[in-house]
Amino acid sequence: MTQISASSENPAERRSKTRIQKENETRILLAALEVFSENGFRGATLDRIAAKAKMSKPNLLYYFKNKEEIHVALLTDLLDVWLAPLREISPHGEPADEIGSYIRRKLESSRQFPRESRLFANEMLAGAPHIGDFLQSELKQLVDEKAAIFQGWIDERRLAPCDPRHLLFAIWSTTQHYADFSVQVRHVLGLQPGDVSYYEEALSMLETLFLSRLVPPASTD
Amino acid sequence: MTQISASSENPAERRSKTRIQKENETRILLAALEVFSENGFRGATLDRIAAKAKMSKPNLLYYFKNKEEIHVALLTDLLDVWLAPLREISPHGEPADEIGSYIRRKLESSRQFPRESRLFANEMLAGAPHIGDFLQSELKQLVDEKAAIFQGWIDERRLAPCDPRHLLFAIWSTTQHYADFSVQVRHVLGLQPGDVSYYEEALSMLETLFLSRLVPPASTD
DNA sequence: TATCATTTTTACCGTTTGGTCAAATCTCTT
DNA sequence: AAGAGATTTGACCAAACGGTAAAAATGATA
Repeated sequence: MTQISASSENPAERRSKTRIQKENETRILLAALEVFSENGFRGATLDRIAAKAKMSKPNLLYYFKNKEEIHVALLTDLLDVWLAPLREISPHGEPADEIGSYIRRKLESSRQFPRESRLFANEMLAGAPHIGDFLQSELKQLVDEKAAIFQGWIDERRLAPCDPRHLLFAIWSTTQHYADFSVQVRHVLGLQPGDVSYYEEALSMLETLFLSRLVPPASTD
Repeated sequence: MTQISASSENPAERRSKTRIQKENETRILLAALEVFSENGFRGATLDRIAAKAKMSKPNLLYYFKNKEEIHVALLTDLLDVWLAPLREISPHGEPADEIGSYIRRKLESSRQFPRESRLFANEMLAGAPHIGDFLQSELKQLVDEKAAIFQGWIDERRLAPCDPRHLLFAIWSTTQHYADFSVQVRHVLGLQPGDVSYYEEALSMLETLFLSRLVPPASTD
């Protein structure tokens, strides 16, 4: 009898996932995140991912049909995380509050998901071969939408005249920097490898930079 | 008779370089810069570098003894370029002038040497395996020195209280972003692949952000 | 133009890489 | 405890990888 249910060679295509399947996919994605985020797509190898996941390479390929599929799975998860803080910006709040809490969300995201941030950075450096479409469509659309909010505030004199999209670039770069360049940050600050205590100073700096005034008006002494 | 001069298997070790040698080393380094900056050290291959340099792989290895040596040559050149703008910060100028011109130098460096910037970014993402020592010693020392200048200005109330090293991080990240994430910038702005016209807007944004005031004081309407 | 050093190429080597296959083992259900 | 399906493994493959050796071709110089 041909069965209606569960009859695929690819476990990912089956109706419902088994316990083992869920566990192993999680393990693989975690290991892959580590490897891809350090070395990029081309620099990563299935052997290293398999080793890090404590699994044989053929077993790994039992769950994901090839290297690319693992990468795509990671990027897909990532994009939600990446966009979430931006979506929350509301036109109804005060500019300072909205920008302030966006910075806090972004910085928190950088602290919580540094490997995801580096995965994204690697993809950018490689020329965004896998998420170019996302950048052009979904991201651009959302940016345009939020930039319009900023522009409204500018028109109302509640925000300094500036290109809102470049303001977003500035927030992205400064916050992601603490994940992507964490090695440099730690070396310059003289911190130990695992130490991420600089995030509090970082928030303080970014609040001064974006919400207050860095250089006081010239005095006339 | 054993000759005193020019008697090494490695062309790089010879007294003076021939015309062909100079040309080919330049071609190799240019090709390697392109490949390393896109894919990182592990993701780059000698075959691709050789192909891009229009040279056979063994011929390439006649000029550089292995993959690592090419990478080191590139990084060494890069570090000078990277530090140059920072060195110029002077304690004798006005904070706004010094920070302003530092931003302009950094942004100009980003525009002129985007591949070098990406090479550096790739090295950071990989955990700085080749330039960790540089970060801990030379860079840290220079940062400490320049941070002291900023701290002096803060003490004199000519700069808002903030961690000077994090101020440098903010300048680095915002300026390098335009090179490292140029794909994203172009996609979000809806520009063509080669278009780098956004650098003027970028400068304007960064000057507003660092030298002026982004969010005006709350009005009491 | 003969000579010698420099440059380039051809042919190769061992290893790593992404991926396949079939057999073996394990797990769950009845 | 047996059977079916799910999982894991070992053996393997072709291509890509970093790199070598030696011969051939080219360039500079006397």
